[in-house]
Amino acid sequence: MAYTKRTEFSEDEMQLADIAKALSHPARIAILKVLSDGQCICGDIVDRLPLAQSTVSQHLKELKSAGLIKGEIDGPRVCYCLNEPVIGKARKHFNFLFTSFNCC
Amino acid sequence: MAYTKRTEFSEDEMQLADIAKALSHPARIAILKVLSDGQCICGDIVDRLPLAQSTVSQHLKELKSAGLIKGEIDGPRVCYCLNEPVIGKARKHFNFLFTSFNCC
DNA sequence: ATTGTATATCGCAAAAATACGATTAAAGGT
DNA sequence: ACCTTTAATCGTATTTTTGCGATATACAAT
Repeated sequence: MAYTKRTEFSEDEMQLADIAKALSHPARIAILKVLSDGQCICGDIVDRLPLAQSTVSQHLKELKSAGLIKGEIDGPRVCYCLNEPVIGKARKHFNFLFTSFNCC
Repeated sequence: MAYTKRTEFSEDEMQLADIAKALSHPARIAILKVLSDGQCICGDIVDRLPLAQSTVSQHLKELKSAGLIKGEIDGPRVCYCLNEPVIGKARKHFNFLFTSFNCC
């Protein structure tokens, strides 16, 4: 049986939900904040979060697959940074949604 | 063992994550959109979504506990509407987060 | 009082998310 | 060649979310 009916909704609704999902864990918000101070390597992020390296790596993967961040290999390290165009698009998307709401 | 380390993050990060979580399912986005056309009763929302009544009720509960909507009992029905102040606060919160991001 | 309508809650099953330790892979330095 | 460092992936445990049918509740109408 289908246990995710996500696909039964509009493209737009799913896109917004996907961005929201990427932001739905405080660790991922925290990661974005760290990166907003400037690009840095994975290890620095791990040091700043109260989570194990493997867990942080997983959160980074989710942010990356949502397109909110980019990772660039730099020798043995990986340098992460915000993906501005997508961030900007997300901002507009949310803003549009919220401002389209009129109350009762 | 602790399987939710949410509490180890800042108040601000958790608040934002909670709003995002409320928006992280297309059904809940769809519900908000329905309500943005004006207040309506639970049954109307159920009719507009591809989900069972009990499932919609659960999504409504989550939106309500996030403060994004209000439900008012009206005889045998419940009339739902957007909770404008909280929506506005959410909008500002997200906008602030996104605009605070500077890219690498 | 009985019936019907509307919605919430309960109980359950399946799926997805969270978290971590251990392992692997990839690169640099010695 | 060997070791160290860095980060991703794997395997696994636990928790949370999603979804539905069935039931309960609350109110209205007859």
